[in-house]
Amino acid sequence: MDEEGEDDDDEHKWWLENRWDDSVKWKTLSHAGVLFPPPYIPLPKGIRMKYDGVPVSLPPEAEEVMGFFAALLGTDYEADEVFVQNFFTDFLSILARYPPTNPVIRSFALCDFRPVFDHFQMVKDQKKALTKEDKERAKEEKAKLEEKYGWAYLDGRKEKVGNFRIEPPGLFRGRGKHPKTGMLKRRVLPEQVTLNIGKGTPIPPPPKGHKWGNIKHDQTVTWLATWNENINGSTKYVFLGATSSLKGISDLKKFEKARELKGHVHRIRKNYTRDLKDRLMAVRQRSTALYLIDQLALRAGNEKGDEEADTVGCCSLRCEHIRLEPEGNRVIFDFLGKDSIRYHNEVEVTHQVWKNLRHFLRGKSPSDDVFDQLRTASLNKHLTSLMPGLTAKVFRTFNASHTMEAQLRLLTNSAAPVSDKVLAYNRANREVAILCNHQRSVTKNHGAQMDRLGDKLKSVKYQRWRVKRKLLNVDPKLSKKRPELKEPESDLEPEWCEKHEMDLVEKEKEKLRKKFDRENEKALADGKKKLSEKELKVWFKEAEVVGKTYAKERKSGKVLAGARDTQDRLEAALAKLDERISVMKNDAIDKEENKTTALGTSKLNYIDPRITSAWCKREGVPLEKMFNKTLREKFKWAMDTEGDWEF
DNA sequence: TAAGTGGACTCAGAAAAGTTTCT
DNA sequence: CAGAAACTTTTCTGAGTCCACTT
Repeated sequence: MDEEGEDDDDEHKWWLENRWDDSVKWKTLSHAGVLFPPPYIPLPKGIRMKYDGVPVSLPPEAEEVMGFFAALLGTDYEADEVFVQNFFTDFLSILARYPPTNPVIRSFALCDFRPVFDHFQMVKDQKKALTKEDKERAKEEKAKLEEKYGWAYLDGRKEKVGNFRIEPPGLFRGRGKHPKTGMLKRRVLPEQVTLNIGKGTPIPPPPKGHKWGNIKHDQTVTWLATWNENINGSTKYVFLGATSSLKGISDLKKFEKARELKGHVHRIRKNYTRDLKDRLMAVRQRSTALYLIDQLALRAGNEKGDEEADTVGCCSLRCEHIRLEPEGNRVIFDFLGKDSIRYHNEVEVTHQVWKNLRHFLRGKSPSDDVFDQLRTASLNKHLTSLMPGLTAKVFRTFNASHTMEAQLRLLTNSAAPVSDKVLAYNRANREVAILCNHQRSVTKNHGAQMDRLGDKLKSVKYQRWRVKRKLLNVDPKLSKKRPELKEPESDLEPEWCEKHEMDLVEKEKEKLRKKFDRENEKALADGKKKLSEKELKVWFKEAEVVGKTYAKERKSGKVLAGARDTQDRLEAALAKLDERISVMKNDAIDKEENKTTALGTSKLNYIDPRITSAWCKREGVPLEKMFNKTLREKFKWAMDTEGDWEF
């Protein structure tokens, strides 16, 4: 808590120092090490899985693994054959080492994890029902750990650590069709963990009875701890958080590199356009791939192994992933990219590119590589020769940021209200997200949510219509001066209005009923006489009369202004409703257009934050509307950007 | 020598947690 | 004002890119 904002004065403004050589990442480094997940706590005695209808007592080691699966009942994992198969194989091998006392488990089909699942569900509910104090205590407990492990000192400055928790054991959740999905990810022991820490700084003590695997003092890397994961043999790291200077510096460098490309891209395009017709097949493939990376913001596409999900990027595209349409030089891409997200896009390319692609496909089978003579390594080597430090991914950053800036210019109306500008920004952001193919799954009640938004909008329109009519009632001369006041609201069908009026009455009645109960309670407490049901009926009647009046006024088009409805007040109310409707409309449009598009990824990783910062300054939009607290922290280095700054 | 490989880092969507709004 | 629902932020960790090193 007291960390925030305490050191505004001595804050390290690294972006004001021009330190471009960062081969040495730090001089001194201290931290508290890593936090291990709590040890496994066996289930209560009576909670057991069943095998062939018989409860099975498992040793804790096996029970833990069983529990990993039991927790997933009802999810898509349960229906994933590979996931189930991989889990069960690993479960069996654990069982071989830690066998149950009674039956031998052989068949997955005979396993019943339901009792364990139900138990977990119960525990979850209990947790939810915890008292305020208990929840508060748990929160404090968490904060204490974060206080201890959440900070590192880099060159004497306090910096936030990102992921200080060692990943707990569990079932590997590979994305898409990962051949290893469901396999057991084993518990990591301190003996497997290497710490990286400054020489001469106290080494954080390992958990009791354990030793660290290794201690390093490598100043050329940024990680604080590392270990190997058993599924793919890949290396895991503990890094500093996104707000740290190290991450900030490399972020700034990334965007500066992309800006540098701006000055070269014209020449590079000319260069690869020429190469499209090169005699050498390798050169033609390279230039064609580069065209796609430049125009479509495709990823480089490294080769992948058989032990991974089958996904591709540009260089690894196979013939089955593209279809050529002679009409208008069209190409249809359909493949699974990073995270097995589908890239499905129909685009028009230049005739030369189209011809090249046709040539590359000729005589090949669907599973052959389109660019059989191209690797990401050789592509990047070529790019670096065109501009120092240029690689395929720089094009994605460049394209995204450039698109954002161009779209903002196109969509922003400086005279429009802030809410319109926010919508324009989100639309520009969305163009970038679509370009980068950043997707998300549709939330399960999206449809219902849209319906509700539409309904709310209508009810405000209904209010506005009444206010307009009241205005006309107050000053009939307005009918000529402002004919728009007479116009009906769009989408307000009589059927909807009728129902709405009934709803209004119902809601009013509910309110009255509550008021009635409340007053009676009070009367009881004060020893006064209770209100009779008859009284309530009278109230209800009044509500009904109001409802009927509304209906009548709607049908006649004549709405009587009340005693408090002065012209000034009505005008003010109208203006307020106009604003509210405009905001609601924009929200609804935004929501629908965002259904399957994830804006966050591009905002976080691809769009130069200075574009946003400058735009907000120029347009008088509060930056908080576009960047939440985390983003503002992460992009501290971009916050002082002037309004005339250009990417 | 270029192809393979491990290492270190960025980028990715889902899920959990937290906050705000609605009823 | 409580409890639920909606919405936002944070966490989590898997999946890429790219480089240096080795053979």
